[in-house]
Parts: sequence; C-alpha cells; structure tokens
Amino acid sequence: MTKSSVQSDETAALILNAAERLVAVRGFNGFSYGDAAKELGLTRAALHYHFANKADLGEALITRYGDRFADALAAIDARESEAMAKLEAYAQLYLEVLREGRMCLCGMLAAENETLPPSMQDAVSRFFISNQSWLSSVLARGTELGTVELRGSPDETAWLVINTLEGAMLLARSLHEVAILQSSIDQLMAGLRRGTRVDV
Amino acid sequence: MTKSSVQSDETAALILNAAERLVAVRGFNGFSYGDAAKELGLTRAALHYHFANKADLGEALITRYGDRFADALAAIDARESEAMAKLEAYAQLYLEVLREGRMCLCGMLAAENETLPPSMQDAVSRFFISNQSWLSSVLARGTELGTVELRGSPDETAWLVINTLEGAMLLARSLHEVAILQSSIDQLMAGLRRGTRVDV
DNA sequence: GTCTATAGGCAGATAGAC
DNA sequence: GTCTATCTGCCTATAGAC
Repeated sequence: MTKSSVQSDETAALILNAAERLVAVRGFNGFSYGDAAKELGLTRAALHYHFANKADLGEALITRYGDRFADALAAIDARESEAMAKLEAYAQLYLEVLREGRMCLCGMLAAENETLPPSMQDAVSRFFISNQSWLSSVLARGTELGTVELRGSPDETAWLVINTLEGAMLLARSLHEVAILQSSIDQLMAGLRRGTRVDV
Repeated sequence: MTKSSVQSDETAALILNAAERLVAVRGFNGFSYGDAAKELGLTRAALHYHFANKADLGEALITRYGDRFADALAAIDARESEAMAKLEAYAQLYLEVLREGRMCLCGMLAAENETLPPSMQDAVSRFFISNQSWLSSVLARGTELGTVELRGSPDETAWLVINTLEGAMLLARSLHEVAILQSSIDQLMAGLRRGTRVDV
C-alpha cells in the first residue's frame, strides 16, 4: 500500500468520523458536505473526491457503523456467556451513544427513511435485522437455560428490545434526560429476567 | 367572522393538513413550503401569507397535533373506565398513525430535535410530557384498583410505554412491517396486565 | 489529494401588483 | 389572499489548476 493511498484511507476515515457524528446528531437531511468539510478544515470538493455523492457517503456510513456494531456484539459474545449479561451489555451500547449526545445512526436514518436513497434504506434495514437476529439467538438460548422468561417468541421479543431502546434513546435525547433511557433499560431487563416477576 | 377570514382559516387548516402529513412522513428538514404548495395548488408566497416562516408553521403543527392528541385522550377517558382498556386504546392511536404510513409527528421531530428552532423543541417536549403525565395517572389508578402491576414507578412506566410505542413505530415503518408495532404492543400490555405473569 | 471557481438548482423569505 | 418576480443563500456536484 502506497503512502498516498494510506493517506487517502485515513482522510476517508476522518470524513466518516465527522459525518457519522453530524448525521447521528442532526440527521442526514440536516447534514451537508459543507458541515463536515468545515470541521475537517477541508473544502467540499475534497470530500467529493473521497465520496462522489451523498448517497455513497451515506452507504459507507451505515456499512462502517454496522460493522462496528457487529464487532461489539462479537466482543459481548466473547466476554459474557450468560444471556441476561449479554442483554445488559447490549443495552449499555445504547447508553454510551446517548451519553455522547447522539442518536443511534440507524435510528436517526429510520426516521428519515422516506427521503433516503433506496440503497441507504436497504442498508438500514439490514442493520436492524442483523441486530434482531443476534438478540433473538441470545433470548432463545437464555430461555433454554432458564435465565430468561419470554412473553412472546424470541423473534418478537428481540424486536421489543430494539424498539424500546431506540425509542427510549429518541425521547431521552430530546428531553435531555438520560434517566429516561436508563429506567427503560431497567424495566425491560426486569421483564426478561426469570424469577423477578411478582404475581400470577 | 367575515367570509374572507373564514376562508383564511380554512386555507390555513388545509396547509396544516398537508404540512402535517409531509412532516410526519419526510421530516421537518425533508419538507419544504414548495412541497405543501404543490399539493394544494398554491404558490409558496401564499403559504408565507398564512405562516410567515417555517418555525411559525412548525409551532402551529405541533400545537394542533398536541390539541388533537389531548382530545383523543379525553375521548378515551370518557369511553373507557378501566386502566388496561385505556392503555389499549392509547396504543391503538399509534397503530392508526402507522397504518397511514406516518410517524408520530412529535416522534419524527424528536429525531430532528437538534436542528429545530428552540420554540419547536419546547413544544415537542411539552407534547411528550403531557402524554407521560396522562399515562402515569392511568397506570397509578390501575395499580390502586389492582388491574395493573408495575415494575417501576408510574412515572417510569409511563415513559417506558411511550418509548416502546415510538420506537416500535420507527422500526415498523422503516421495515414496512406493521406487525413489529402490533407485537410490541401485545408484549407491553401483557407485561402491565395483572395476573398474566407466569413465574415468581 | 486538495484547491478555486462555477454551474445549476432549490430553499426560505419579501415586495408589490391584482 | 394569491399571484409573479426577485433576492439571497446554501446545497450537491463537476471542471480544471496545482
């Protein structure tokens, strides 16, 4: 790999960093090449060299975000063996993003779905389906082992977990109240943990 | 009231109708005066006559939406006396909006929060707090009467309900799968209804 | 790779005729 | 109340110099 191509990759990564934060905070439609260029001390033309158009940049954003999320899930699998511990770690990912004042990138893009290029819509869908699939496996395994108690199927419950976390993030961020997410996580986990339910 | 002022009110209402749908589908940043004007067969200048600037239009949108939601909650209170029935009816409001292919107006605006004029941010916050307050009362009353069983305080659980519904709407809409919301509603309700929990 | 310059379009907003 | 015309500014994107 030549020096210039390394620099190119590094610049591309810096652009993705800035763009990811801007999109997660302001939305794809509230973000422009000019915003990112300004932050990086570059011109808009330089950004177009690395990402020819906004749809390309958007796709790259989602792909990298999805890859990073997949890595995080693999790390959780390597670190935690018990289902509830995995779920707690999963929820912590959302809390960390919120504490940076961001939305989940794909949660933000889901809101803007109707205005996104189809390639980005598809990438967002894949992100959620991948998360749901991981969660569903964790929930199914936890049920087998008796640490998790479901009210619906693992698939349905997996969606409930994602929905609750994404929605709680949305509300917590707009109300400037992290506790809104924290408390929803606590209640969600209490509802899944076997042996914490109080009546019949 | 003169005929012309009636026409003005009617035109203003038509503008709000078109704008509300466009914003709930495309977002405030994905919406323009031109979009609404085109739908109504008017010019952008005509819209500026009724709503001088976009922030004014946005505030009017939220105010009217909040008033309509408050009316719907009052109708629920008049129609249903039991807490779980009220909660089911509340959830149905979200399902109806989703079936029209829309997001909750304020859920959409919550995502775009950081790019909104402060007056709109405040109005969105008030909307959610008003909903949370109503839900909290319903949950507290249901607990007293023994039809509802909470895992947290009524306040915390009220946020959980809103978060879950907003998040489920967000995901269901972007994945074109109404069942994602329906199933989250079912699980949420099952978790609140006394006597449906299966273990201790 | 990054720049300057620019094209071409659409945005929000206003002025003034009707 | 609604129109046409216009201002101003920002946007995405490209061409071509360095």
